[in-house]
Amino acid sequence: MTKKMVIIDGNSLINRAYYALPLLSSKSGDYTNAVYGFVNMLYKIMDDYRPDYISVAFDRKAPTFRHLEYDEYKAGRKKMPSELAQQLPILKDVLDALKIHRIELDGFEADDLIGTLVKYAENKELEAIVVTGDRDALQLASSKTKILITKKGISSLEEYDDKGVMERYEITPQQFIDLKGLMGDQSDNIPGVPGVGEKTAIKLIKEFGNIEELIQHTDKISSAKLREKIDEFAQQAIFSKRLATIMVDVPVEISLDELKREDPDSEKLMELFKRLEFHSLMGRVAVKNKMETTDSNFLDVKPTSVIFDWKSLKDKIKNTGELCIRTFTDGQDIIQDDIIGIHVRCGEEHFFIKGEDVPLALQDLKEILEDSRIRKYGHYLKRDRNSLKRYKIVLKGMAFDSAIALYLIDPTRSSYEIQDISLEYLNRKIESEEDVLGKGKSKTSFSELAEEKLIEFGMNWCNTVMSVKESLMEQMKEAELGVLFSDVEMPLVEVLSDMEFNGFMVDQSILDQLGTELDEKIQHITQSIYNEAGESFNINSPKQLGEILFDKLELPAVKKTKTGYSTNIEVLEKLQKKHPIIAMIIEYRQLVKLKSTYIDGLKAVINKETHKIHSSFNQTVTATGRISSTEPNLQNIPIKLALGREIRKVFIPSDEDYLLLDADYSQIELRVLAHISKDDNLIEAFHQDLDIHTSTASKVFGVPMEDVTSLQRSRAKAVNFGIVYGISDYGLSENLQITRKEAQLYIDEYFSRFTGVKRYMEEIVEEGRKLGYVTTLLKRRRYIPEISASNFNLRSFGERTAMNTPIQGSAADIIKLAMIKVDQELKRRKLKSRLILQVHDELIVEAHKSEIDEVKEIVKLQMENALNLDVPLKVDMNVGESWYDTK
DNA sequence: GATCTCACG
DNA sequence: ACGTACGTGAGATCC
Repeated sequence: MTKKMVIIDGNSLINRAYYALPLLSSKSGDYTNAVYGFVNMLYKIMDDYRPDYISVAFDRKAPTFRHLEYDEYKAGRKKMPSELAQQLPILKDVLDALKIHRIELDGFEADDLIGTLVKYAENKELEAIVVTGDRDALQLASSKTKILITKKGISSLEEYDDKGVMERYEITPQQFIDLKGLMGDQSDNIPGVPGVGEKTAIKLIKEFGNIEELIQHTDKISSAKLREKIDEFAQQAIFSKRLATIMVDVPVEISLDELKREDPDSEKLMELFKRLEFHSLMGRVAVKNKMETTDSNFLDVKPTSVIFDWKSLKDKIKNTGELCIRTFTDGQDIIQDDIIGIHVRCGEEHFFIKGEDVPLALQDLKEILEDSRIRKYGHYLKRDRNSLKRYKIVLKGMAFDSAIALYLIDPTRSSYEIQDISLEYLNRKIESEEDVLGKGKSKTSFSELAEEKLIEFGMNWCNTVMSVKESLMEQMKEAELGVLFSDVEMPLVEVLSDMEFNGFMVDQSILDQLGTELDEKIQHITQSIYNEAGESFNINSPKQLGEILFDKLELPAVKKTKTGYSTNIEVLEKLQKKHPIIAMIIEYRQLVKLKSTYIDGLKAVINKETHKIHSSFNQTVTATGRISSTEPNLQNIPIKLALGREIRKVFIPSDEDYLLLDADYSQIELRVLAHISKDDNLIEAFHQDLDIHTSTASKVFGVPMEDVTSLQRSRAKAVNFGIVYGISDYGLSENLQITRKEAQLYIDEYFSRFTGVKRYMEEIVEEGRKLGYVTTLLKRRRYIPEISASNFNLRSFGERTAMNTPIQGSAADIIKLAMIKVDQELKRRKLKSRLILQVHDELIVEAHKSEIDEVKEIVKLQMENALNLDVPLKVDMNVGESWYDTK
């Protein structure tokens, strides 16, 4: 059989890949989309054509003979974007690891090297296959040489041999050069003959054979106009043809041996793919290594082989000691939803418990599900744990949650959904919940789904979890995230699940009463605003409000947004003295916010069965490691203003046997800063338990503690905030409404007194830049690609992120540890008291009246000793009949 | 769905 | 010169 040689136009293909794929980048900030597209394409070509020899040709920067002969060659062509240029050396590294031959030479384009290789192959009686996105290469087509042209980005290839070219263009490959000589090429700036396009050129070539013949016999051209053109531009056509001619005799040594296809350097390739985060390609390397591939999970199990008998499941689990689970419910309510199906994968087998079997089966499986020694795997296990609670099952032994694993690997991803993991890690497309259930108005529930569909979904779900498990564990191990995962985040799933299920009791009547009061006030003030404005309008619309204030009332516009006038609180405060309407609008805004977000918003989410509010605590949302709260957000209930604070009266204990205990860390972020910066002054201040803002003011303003004025203290407080946020003179000046110069003076003074903090800020930015990420005390990691950006704003943002994330994130680590310890201790002592809420530096416990003293002791002890720092952690606690009273 | 505004730590 | 304080979620408007 004829041996095959594949020759790839490297520049052309990487260019195609770059524009075909969205601009992907690795966590460390390298752009990777073009390399990814190229490698996928390369694999496809190797699979489809199985070449014996292969080479990839590249252009060099040095001018070629075409440039030397023609100054304007490729003139006007846009420079390669740097996001693509950066990927060329990476691609070359990958090709080297793949042990694929590369060829490039000063003075010649990739095309010429390709032409030369084609000629070489033909002489050796090989079949040549050229892969490129550039139709120029069609001139190389022959009976022995195929040209593959990329179509529609990189998704498919068009194949041409000499006959193919004839069929498509009605001219021979050789004549393709004449075609370009006549019609020119805009992208290469080859002139051709002006006014002659593809149609005319092909007609002429068919009639005369080539440009030389055409020029000799222009008298035979029927159109006078065309004849004149050809006569006039004859030399230019000849010249253009020369430029368009691909060389086939570049003086280059070719050794067939070097082009021979070899096995890749798997180790190097694996390392590269890992760094580039080409998870789906990593499987391919493993295959070559004859390692077992996790992908086989998808191959040997069919939906028909699912087992419905849960009794056999029980035996199976007892043997394996582990299972992967996905429960399906008929709605969104964690308290009331029925489970309508449970999918379990155990070993290689899939089990499905049908809706009607669920109650009985769960009775039977209870001991297994509640056995902490049996390891449970899944994706968003908190949801599964919650849905099982209605059946009095307390899921224990949750050991691996792929969503959380992925979150620790990269907490800034936009999605942790199973279908995205499947595609990324396994290169396998599976249906998402939205695909299966639809969205918006026509969304159905799992209970409406055909059973086989549900089973397929469950199989994909569990298979994906099991297939990515080892790889994610390995990734976490490499990033030193294993302990954080197993000792903090996984145990926290249980705590959060219980908090959600416990819920926060609300007093509906207070809510109603507050709502009525607010409504009255809103009505009243709305009228007053209309009177001042002289007309009624929608005060909620920044657009309409802007028109009233700045056009009609002609108040000075302070700030603009993208779309018009800004009317935010800072703007309004600056205008307050100028018009009585401003104060009304400020008050109106407060009232409406309270009514819509807090009164109406909270009412809408009170559970019908428990009369409580069951917020969702999300563990995979924030970039810093904090948890977030949704539906409703219980982490932003008003407190700062007296009126808003009233809302807290709504939040009460479950019944009269309980009280609320609120415990909050005092200055946890500044204490964390003291610890990680090792700043002597800061550490000393906390050891002495000083008022930290007064202490800072004393240092910054150079006055004794007792002489610090309240203005000085509040400015120092702003400086402390600024420090935590990653200070800038601009930010501080905006916040304090002072000049940037003054702000800079404060900062300089601060850093001259807190040299340890200064050193920390410099070092963490440096470290972030060097490593591409920063870490917290528990080694939680956040990548900051922006820190190396050339754009000032982006880079500055990256630097502030580097300064802030270790502080905010370590504080998050600490309170997570405290939550686990408090929860465990309450349960260990079989107390009735339960954790019900976390607000970043604050824990709220619903404490049984008989247990108050014990609970206070537990909470204080566990919170203050969650992690041992160079400064003490201090917790303040308050007990009350409502959240409002815990002050 | 983007934008603006504002509630919290 | 550049022009943002860090981290969230929700409601309302408007296109």
